[in-house]
Amino acid sequence: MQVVRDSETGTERAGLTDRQNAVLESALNLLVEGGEKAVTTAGVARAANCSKESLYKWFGDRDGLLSAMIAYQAGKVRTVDASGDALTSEGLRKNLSAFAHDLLDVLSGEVSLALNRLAIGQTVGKGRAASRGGPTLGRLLEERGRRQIGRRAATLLEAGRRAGFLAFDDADEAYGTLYGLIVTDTHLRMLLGEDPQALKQEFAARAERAVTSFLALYGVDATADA
Amino acid sequence: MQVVRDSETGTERAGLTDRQNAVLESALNLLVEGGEKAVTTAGVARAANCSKESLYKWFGDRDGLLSAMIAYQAGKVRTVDASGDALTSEGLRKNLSAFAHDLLDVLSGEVSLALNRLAIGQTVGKGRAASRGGPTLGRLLEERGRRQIGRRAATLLEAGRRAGFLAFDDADEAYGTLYGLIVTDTHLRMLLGEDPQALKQEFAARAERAVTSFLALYGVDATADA
DNA sequence: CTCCATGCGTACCGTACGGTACGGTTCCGA
DNA sequence: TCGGAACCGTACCGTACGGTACGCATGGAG
Repeated sequence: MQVVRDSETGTERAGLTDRQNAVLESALNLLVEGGEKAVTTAGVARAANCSKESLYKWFGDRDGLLSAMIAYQAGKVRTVDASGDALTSEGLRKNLSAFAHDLLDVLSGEVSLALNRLAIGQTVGKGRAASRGGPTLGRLLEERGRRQIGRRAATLLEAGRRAGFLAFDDADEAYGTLYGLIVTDTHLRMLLGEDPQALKQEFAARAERAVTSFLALYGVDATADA
Repeated sequence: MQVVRDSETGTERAGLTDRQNAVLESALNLLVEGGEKAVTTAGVARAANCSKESLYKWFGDRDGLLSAMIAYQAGKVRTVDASGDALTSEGLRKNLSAFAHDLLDVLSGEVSLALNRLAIGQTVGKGRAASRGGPTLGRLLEERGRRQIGRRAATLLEAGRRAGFLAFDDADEAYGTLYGLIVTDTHLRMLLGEDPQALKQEFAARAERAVTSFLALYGVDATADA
């Protein structure tokens, strides 16, 4: 209730004040250039010009802060599905290509990589140690990020099938194939430290090849249509 | 020189004594069930019944210990390339299928996942912080693990091409496609904490589909051969 | 003007970890 | 039998971090 009136400036998100979002932005900067070890409560407070006490009041915990960072960043990703013209065969190809480019772009982003590293580093194999309240960071990232972009792909594939350009039984399976063709092992390699800039050079070619391969596997011959 | 005589029992690896390898084994156990935070020098010493001083004498540093863990585990992976009969079309398919199964098996292994999480968690975005001496843990893992299994795939693909069953220009590109078709996003999801056991159930089906798709993309019609 | 909430800055505390030092024991070669 | 090297167990030190408490400034409400 305390954040209803005093910061209705329009930049709010998920019930957080602008100030708090600014703090999360600072924290993300720290994370990107220093890894998880750089995100100390004192460090975030110093970088954001706020007090540690405020941090604990707002986010309750260091884990709460990390979760808030993930949620905040995920909220910024907007999947622009301008798929109102996926009727022609060429249009479908264009849309698939755009999707491939966007996917590679998102996955190679500094912030995305840093957050994935954070969530993965936090993950434990057997028992759940911390995370008393909410779900695991990894689960959080999966829900907020992957599901989003997956839905865009699903609608695109569904439109393609409805228009008679694609043929598949299981949409998830088809999406998995598309994802694999596009991403291959680049995501892992970037997570392991390989320079994203070096890999970005071949993104365009890879995206085109992936789309071509995908259409070869799941596309119905356009000449036989209509 | 001190490890030449007193431990020639046969289990040595990479210039480490059996005792040291046993310590690394303990450390890996800790890592698997507790994540990176569980691999403390004191914890490893306690679990392995050795002294911290010995740890530092053997591995020099905590980073050295982690590197040694990666090297040790990588040395255990043996790529059994029994590809002496990849002449028939069916043999190639069998070999590809076996490769797919092995790849998914390796990637879903507890130790593999834990080490990947460790290396990824250690990775920093911008500047290299620690790692004064050797390369990054991520790089190490990539060299030792990925290269190994990649080489097996490369020879397999090359044999397939030489026998006239496969057609491709760039072997790396073809391997990338094969990898993507097999793995898709399962590796990432497991790294993020998704239960490997649940995913393993569909490994067999996925492997077969991947091989089929790969052959559809890169295989030449067997009936036109010879 | 007064009161009080919010929040900054800082100091503080407990703990846990990396790394080092020391004493005691075992084992091997001379 | 002696000497020494390796090594275990433990104690120790410095530091860094998570979390808490206190003092002070600001700014809006009554």
